[in-house]
Amino acid sequence: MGKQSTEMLKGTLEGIVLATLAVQPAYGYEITARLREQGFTDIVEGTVYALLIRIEQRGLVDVEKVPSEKGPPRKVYSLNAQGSEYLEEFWSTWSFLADRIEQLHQNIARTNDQGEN
Amino acid sequence: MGKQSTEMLKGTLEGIVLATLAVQPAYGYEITARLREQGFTDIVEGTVYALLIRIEQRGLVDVEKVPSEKGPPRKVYSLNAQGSEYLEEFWSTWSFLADRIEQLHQNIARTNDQGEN
DNA sequence: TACCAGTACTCAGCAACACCAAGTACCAGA
DNA sequence: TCTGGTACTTGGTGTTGCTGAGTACTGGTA
Repeated sequence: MGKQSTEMLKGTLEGIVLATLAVQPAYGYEITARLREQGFTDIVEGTVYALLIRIEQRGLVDVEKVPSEKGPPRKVYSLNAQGSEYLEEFWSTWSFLADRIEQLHQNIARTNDQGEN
Repeated sequence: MGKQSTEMLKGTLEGIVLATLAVQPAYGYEITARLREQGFTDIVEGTVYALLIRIEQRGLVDVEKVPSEKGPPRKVYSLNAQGSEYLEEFWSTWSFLADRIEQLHQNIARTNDQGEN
């Protein structure tokens, strides 16, 4: 999707991953794969792993090492209480932003309508 | 709104400003003031000016110096054809992202409902 | 006159984040 | 043995918004 999505993901990717973990615990490789399935085709593994380490260090998730039949052990992340709280903040920040932008979008549509008549 | 909104603004603030200019040409100080009125109370002047210089260098806006009765001359920015095109891309990128996140939000709501019953 | 507040823009340095690229390690099947 | 899939790590880069200070011009006030 070009460079715009890269910048737009900053700050939101974190929320997306936390939201994913809220639905169900998961490990890095799995999360990356799911994101790609959901349309974030350009997401790089390194990005996701770095993000997971960050949210772990902030105490938003609990980690458990689980052996895998095929490869190194998996680090399974699950959202904890603090993470849920943080996710709630994310939703409200996101909603605020989305509302403003939606409003702007409608303002423009209205401006264009006036221009056309 | 804390640090979350700072990161979330990355990439979107540009679109917000371009969208503002699409409605009506404006100068930096004015844009900053409008953003604050719209709820982005923490927006700093320096951020907006830097952004304006960036989009000017990318050729997304035209600039015109207009004398002011009270203070230094104003640099009035207006969206040009290239900027409109770029703004269209912004809308589509944004819509994609907003859709995914909205979907995630609903997934969580559904998960919680199941948990409660 | 001197000073301050409001207007309007500039600039150097910083922190956070996503990307890039390469690497490690483990297993199964050809 | 070697390839491909799984799974995680790490060092470096570029973009972006924030911080904080500075410049400059005007009008009002003591």
